[in-house]
Amino acid sequence: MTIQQIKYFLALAKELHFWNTAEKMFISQSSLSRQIQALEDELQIQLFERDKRNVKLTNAGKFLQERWTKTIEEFDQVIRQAKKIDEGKTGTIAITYPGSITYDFLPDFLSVLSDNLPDLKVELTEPKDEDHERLLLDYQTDLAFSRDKINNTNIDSKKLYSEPICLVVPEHHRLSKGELTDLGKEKFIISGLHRTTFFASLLRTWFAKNDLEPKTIIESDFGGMIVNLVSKGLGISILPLSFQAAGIKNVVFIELEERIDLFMNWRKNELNITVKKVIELAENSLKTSGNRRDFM
Amino acid sequence: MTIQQIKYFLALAKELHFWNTAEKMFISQSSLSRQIQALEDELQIQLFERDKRNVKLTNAGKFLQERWTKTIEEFDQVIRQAKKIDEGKTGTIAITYPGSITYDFLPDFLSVLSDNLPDLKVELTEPKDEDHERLLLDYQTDLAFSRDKINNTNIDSKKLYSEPICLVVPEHHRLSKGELTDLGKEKFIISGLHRTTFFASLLRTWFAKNDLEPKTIIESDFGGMIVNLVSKGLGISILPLSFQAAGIKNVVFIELEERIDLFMNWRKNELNITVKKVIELAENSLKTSGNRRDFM
DNA sequence: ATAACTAATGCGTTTTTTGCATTAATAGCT
DNA sequence: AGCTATTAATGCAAAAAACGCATTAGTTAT
Repeated sequence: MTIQQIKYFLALAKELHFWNTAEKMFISQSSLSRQIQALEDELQIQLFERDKRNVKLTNAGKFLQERWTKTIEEFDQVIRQAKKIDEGKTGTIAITYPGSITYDFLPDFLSVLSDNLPDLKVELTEPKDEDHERLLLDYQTDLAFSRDKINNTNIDSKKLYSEPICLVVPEHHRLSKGELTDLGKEKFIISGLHRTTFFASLLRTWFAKNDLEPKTIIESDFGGMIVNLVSKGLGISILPLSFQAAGIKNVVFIELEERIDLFMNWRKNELNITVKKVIELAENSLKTSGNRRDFM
Repeated sequence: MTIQQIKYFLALAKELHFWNTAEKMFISQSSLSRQIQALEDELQIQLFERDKRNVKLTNAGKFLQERWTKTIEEFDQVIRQAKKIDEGKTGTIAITYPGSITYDFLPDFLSVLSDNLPDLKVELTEPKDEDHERLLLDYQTDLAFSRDKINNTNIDSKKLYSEPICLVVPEHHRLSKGELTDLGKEKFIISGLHRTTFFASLLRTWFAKNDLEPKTIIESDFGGMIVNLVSKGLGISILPLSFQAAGIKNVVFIELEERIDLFMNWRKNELNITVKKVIELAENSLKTSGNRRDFM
């Protein structure tokens, strides 16, 4: 019995159609037929009721579908976890981060890592829809920078700093002097408000508080791109102050009242030696009073 | 990756010696070497540190040993469970029972089953060391007759009857008239007192209560054999009354004060149709007031 | 009646697995 | 130091398993 056979079984149990399933699993229908038959023969359990045209799960099949779906998920996770432990030998760490720290905090942080752990290999990922909690617990990342705090008994969080949210406008724009009037007329270039990121929810809150229905002409998930488009005069945006560090000309960052935090999160029961080293280093280096300026 | 590879890994992780492990797994050492290597290659994780003479687990290996040991146990159990569900179609039930009901209750019970479910296939097992709770929860049996009640939230129990414990002596023995004196001099033929069965613990209690250190000359786990040896005059014994139904001549059963119960136990969340039928039938047929004589 | 769909199977080819034999190192004994 | 036994890895040939195209046999829809 192979794990692959079990995965074929689960795919067929869902699809209940040999040709479609085979296609999705990148094998031929006849191979799938034989693998399922081999599984049934080995187990001595009939998993599917088949006729010339239809496939149905038996009770035993349904039971195994339910149980094995979970088993395979856990199995894959355990392997990822073991890989993390193994990778600890060779000095590898996976880091996820929100795009907004790309130009300011993150380069500084990676610099500190490089100085102290010269052989460290870093895998950087900017998840599109942030679910740092799941990524950490699923062993898909080791260190997650996030804009909001993760509340989970198995995850440690530390607040690194807080920065203002800014209105970003072209240099000679009527709003560049700081008088925030008639925002309703403006064209916005912002991240999608339907997104599940913390920043998107903060945006929604801000627009609601200011009684604005934003006229979004361009939606982008890349803050650097947004700042660039604003500098070209295509519209205005709202972004964390740290995007100022991108060094794009012809834009003005006007601080708003609202602030946004940055947290560092990691698993409590970390077994990967390298990850533990990085976290320890990060905790010792980031002796911050809560403001970004204190970052060493 | 195959389940067998994982089992090889777990065996080697325990043994830490390729030749010994290969022997135990009934394959050649070179095959084992290759399977482990294949597993490491597929996972991209180093599981063992090997030199020319020694094998040691890596940290990742230790982690996987711990997690997979449990995973494989559960895996095997789930398959057994699924098999039970599948067997429900063909009418199969596994029953475990203590040897003492062999001659009396069990034949009657099987007779009722046969009358009402003529196509039923029954797998009977008399476990040497009774752990009915584990056997039930591990899906290794469906219906467990036991001398004591199982207390488990996932197991239903029903008391069937109660019968006296008897002193079993040869027909013309000095004790056959019923005067129980000088038992300390007698040679006993009994089940091993070290055993984990309920009956063994009852025996130990009885001997302690009567301040006897039994001189056991023959130890047997088969009640019928014990009764036979007693009838031949080799010694005396203590057994439940139901052994009288074995119909062995030249023995006398002298009732003692102590009684012993019989319980029927089954899983609450039973999915096997046949097992559910049998249990329902048993519950309806065994309308007993607690004494054996009321068994229909 | 015809065409399309569907799961199972024949068959030849390719890939993988297996165990004997061997290699290269190491440990223990004399 | 030399020799023997032990041990994990690998060469190699044979056996077994897997693969996909082609086909079969039934079913459904037009």
